Amino acid sequence: MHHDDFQLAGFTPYLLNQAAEAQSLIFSAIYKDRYGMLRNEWRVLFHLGRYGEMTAKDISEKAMIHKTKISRAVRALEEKRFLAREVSEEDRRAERLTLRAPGREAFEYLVKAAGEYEDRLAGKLGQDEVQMLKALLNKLL
Amino acid sequence: MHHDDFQLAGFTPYLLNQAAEAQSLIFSAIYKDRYGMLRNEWRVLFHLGRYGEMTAKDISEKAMIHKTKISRAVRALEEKRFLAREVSEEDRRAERLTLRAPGREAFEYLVKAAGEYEDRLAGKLGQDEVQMLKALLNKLL
DNA sequence: TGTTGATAGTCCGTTTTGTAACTAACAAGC
DNA sequence: GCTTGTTAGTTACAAAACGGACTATCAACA
Repeated sequence: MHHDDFQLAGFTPYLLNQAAEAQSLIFSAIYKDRYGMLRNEWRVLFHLGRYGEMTAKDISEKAMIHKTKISRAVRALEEKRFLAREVSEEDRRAERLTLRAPGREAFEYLVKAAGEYEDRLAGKLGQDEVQMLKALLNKLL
Repeated sequence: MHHDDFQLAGFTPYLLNQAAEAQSLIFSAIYKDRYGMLRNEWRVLFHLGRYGEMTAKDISEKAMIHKTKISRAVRALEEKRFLAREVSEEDRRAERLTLRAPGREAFEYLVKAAGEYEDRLAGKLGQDEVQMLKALLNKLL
């Protein structure tokens, strides 16, 4: 391929990035506007809501997010009264994190919103194409 | 969908983001390691290489990047001696940007690398699936 | 030619990220 | 119980992203 033919708009990393940014914007507006949350806060909230009590380490491993980001997200969620931390008895370095009532409410609301987002997407692309897209994205990972 | 069933790993914005980040990392390593460039610098370099002389405004519109980002990328590329700026005669607010020899070389190299990246991707996913993926991503935009 | 509104590009202050120490606690071997 | 190495989480500082305010210039028109 000569450089005269090369188009940024056909370059896969560029397309992926544009699509990811566009879609991310749609959903992030929800947790941002409604709860003032950042993406990592939503991810941490999600893990605690979905899997119950976890330590920062647990979340870091499961979500594949660096521990510093977890630390900051946990502090932000604590300041919002969304979660409680308690030093573990077995290992006093670790903290057991759990959602408090407002955090659980936010989790429920956001999971519902995420489901609605997926429904809208399926309505726009078609169920088969969404499945195809997800399969292809997984293959890239 | 009840919240017990909801998986982050199946949530489209999450998948898109993970895939975009992973693929972006592969290619950005090239312009970052070799030329110390940032993503917006690569995009500006690309536009100048592909389309010839442009103003910051032109690039901003064509690449859909905010003008402050263009401004910073242009300065960085200028400091690398990759481009030259010249105040326009017709409109002294505007600057005509052109690649200098080292910038053209970097452009050629990176376009070649981008082509090789696409080839590797087609080898991994198959040509049909790459086309399908691009079509789906475009549909999302 | 003076005024008004728009435009090209930069600057500056704030927010966010990245990452390399650092602290406190644990665990294993001696 | 002392050393040595590891681990959970925080801190501190540097790199970078973001967006609104700013400067200089232009265009239109009275």
